[in-house]
Amino acid sequence: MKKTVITFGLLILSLLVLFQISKYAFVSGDLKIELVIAIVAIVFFIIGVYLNKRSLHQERLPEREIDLTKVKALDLSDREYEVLKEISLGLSNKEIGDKLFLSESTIKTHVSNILLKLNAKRRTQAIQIAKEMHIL
Amino acid sequence: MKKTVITFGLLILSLLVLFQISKYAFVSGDLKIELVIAIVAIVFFIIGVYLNKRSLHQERLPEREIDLTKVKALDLSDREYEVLKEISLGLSNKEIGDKLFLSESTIKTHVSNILLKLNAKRRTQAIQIAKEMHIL
DNA sequence: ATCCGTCTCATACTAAAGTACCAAAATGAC
DNA sequence: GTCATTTTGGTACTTTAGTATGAGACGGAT
Repeated sequence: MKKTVITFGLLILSLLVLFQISKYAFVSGDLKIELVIAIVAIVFFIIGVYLNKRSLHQERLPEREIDLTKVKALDLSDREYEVLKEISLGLSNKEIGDKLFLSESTIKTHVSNILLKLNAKRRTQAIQIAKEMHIL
Repeated sequence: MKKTVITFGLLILSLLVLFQISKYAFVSGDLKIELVIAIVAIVFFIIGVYLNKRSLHQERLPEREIDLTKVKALDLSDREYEVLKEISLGLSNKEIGDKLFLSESTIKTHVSNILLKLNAKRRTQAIQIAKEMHIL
């Protein structure tokens, strides 16, 4: 909300400044009126694009872009997060072990810890929870 | 590509039109120069917002909605698809059975058929495959 | 040096998941 | 009505998944 007020304030301010410049240019005759209008047009075009991108970017953030901050907040270790990603790819414990050059026992330990930390009962639920938190 | 050319053509055209209007207004003295600049600013601001929204909208399209056509193509029956959705929510066979008022045996049968039709070895893999096909 | 956290692995166990095979009831098409 | 498909459910069995517990190795912090 504060940012919106600030940006719109700056927008109005720049508009007034352009008014003054144009008036001065008109009186002094240094600048041609076409040039002033062209500059105004370009500047406001860019402002429009920029503001729009900002607002749309905020809308899009919820979808996509993994939030690694939350991984730390959940106390998930590097290995655990790595295993979590493999789980979401649909691999079995055995397959994950082979892929990461670890024993199945190790993967089971990691999986158990993941389920505890994500508060999930099953690996499928862990996937769902992780995706909801934008960790995957 | 064609649309881009057309929109930029119209953009340049409107710029020229505004030049003419401003020049005419300047000569005739009907319009104040501030007003002309303000109109130019507003118009190009709107154009900027509009063009940006259009281009960003196209980027977002690829993440589309569920494709029910492919559900049929995979030979998934209504019940099977329903069970598949519950699996992706992380529910166990027992829980799915309770939710849909069916026995666990029935769910197991459905799950086995789903795995066959999706060519998956595990339910986690089925989730991954289904999401890749935009079925979930 | 000691403590802490992570990573590793093992054994033993329980609980789900998944397969195979069968079969009855319901549904809709012909 | 007959036929094919779907839906439902069961038994018996194998395979994964997940829990509990313990323990050695290793690196970083105090």
